[in-house]
Amino acid sequence: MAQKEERASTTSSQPTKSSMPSSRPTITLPPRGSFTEALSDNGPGTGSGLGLGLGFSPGPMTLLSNLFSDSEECKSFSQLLAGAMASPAPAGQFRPNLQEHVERSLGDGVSGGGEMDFRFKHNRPSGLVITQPSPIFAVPPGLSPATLLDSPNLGLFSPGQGAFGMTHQQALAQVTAQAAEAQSHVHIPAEYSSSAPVTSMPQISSFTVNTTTHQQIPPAVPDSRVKTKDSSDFSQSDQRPQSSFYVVDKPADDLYNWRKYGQKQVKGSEFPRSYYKCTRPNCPVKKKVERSLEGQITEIIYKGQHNHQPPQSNKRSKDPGNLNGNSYNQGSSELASQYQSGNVNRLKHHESSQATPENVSGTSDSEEVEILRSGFQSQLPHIELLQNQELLCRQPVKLIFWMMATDGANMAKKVVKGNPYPRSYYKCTFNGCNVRKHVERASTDPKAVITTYEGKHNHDVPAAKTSSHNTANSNASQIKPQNAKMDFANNSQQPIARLRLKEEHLT
DNA sequence: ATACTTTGACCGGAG
DNA sequence: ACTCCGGTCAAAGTA
Repeated sequence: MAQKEERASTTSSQPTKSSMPSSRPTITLPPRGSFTEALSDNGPGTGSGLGLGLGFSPGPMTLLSNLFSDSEECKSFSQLLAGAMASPAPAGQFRPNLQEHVERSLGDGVSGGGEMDFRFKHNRPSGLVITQPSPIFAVPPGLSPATLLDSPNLGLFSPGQGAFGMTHQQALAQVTAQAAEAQSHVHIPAEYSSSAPVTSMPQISSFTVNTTTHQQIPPAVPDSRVKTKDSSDFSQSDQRPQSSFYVVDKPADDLYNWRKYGQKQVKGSEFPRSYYKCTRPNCPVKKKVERSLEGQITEIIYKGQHNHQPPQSNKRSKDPGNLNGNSYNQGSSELASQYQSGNVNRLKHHESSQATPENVSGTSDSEEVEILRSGFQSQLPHIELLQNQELLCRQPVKLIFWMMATDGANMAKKVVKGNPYPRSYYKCTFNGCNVRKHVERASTDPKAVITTYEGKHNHDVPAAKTSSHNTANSNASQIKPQNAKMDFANNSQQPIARLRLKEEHLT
């Protein structure tokens, strides 16, 4: 068999159309500098950041960014992971470390520690800046941080695949809320899709698969491919009756070319698993990718080490595994080499990454923090080291900014003594759910939003409101939804997903 | 004709 | 020894 495989591997690489759409779904953002820049600022080599940390500082994202990183570098979850993975620690140790990191991150972060990424960050090989490590939050370029904050209904969301529980969502939602909400509603789609993108480390990177797609956040490039309906939506603050979401996906380019040699429905897995081999002759590296029906990657597992440098970026576009053709070049080699140290890495992406409680809005509101903490911690399971030393990491594939109509909630504003900004009160409208929250801007920092929750949601994120998601990606129309089960989150991601579907199903 | 994906069948390890 | 199931093969199909 080995021989056979070998043979297969020698075949050339390019992903077929099916796997690689020549055009990746992207979301185009109207160029507006501030936001874009912010987004782009993910750190060296990073094509995109993961959602959370991502680099945008301002706005709802601010929260996130704050959460994850304190510094200029944005750390996406992926990145963090990458860093962790890249770290010299023996595989055996890995898990513990990883979890530790995560937990600490969460915990500390919540508490205001800010260490969150921190370790990841530090561990991360410099080169590792993942180009596309993780999903990124996509923020419409036009959207300025401030705008985000101001905008009422901005929601932030991360991708993930549907399987994640509410907690996760809630947590994110909360985080998001804080960040984004000044007066708005934040909705976080329930699931993060995994699609994600995987990132870029040579191996890890794959996590980023989807990411590539939306790498839209090219550093400093205003443009982007994020297609939103209109950035204006974001920018508008108060009103957006319609819900719309923006999805950003980070392509998960991992710098190598892959050839698909099999696909199978694995028991216990909702989605089919695709098997890829590095097309480079004699390179033993393989990866397994699970994608949702929408085409979003829910899990990527790398196995083996590349015995060569990543091909030039251009070529990579075909990488099936990556679906996107982004090219990342920079640092790819490094990434690869660094990353290669691991023999097997398994990643699943997880959205949670994004949220770092740490600062939720710079606030240390204990209550909220607590909520976040619990929510995130519950998410920790997404990151784990498998017995075989594979790293299982769930990264958010994409981040979705969700604009929700406020109609769902009851709200009122009220000026709080000592704070020039009005406080908005929200009540969850879900039947039987008595969660309430109030949002206000910190008197000390207009960009900071303090959200206080009362109670916990006893339900999942309502699905129905997603409909408008289409707007996010015009391409979406090309593909028909195949999974009725998709939940809100997924739907939101559909635009991207659809593209992928196209890749997979249309060919 | 080439390159790649699809997909049912087969292989082999684990329980 | 049997069964299950993940991984791989390889013919067929597709662009």
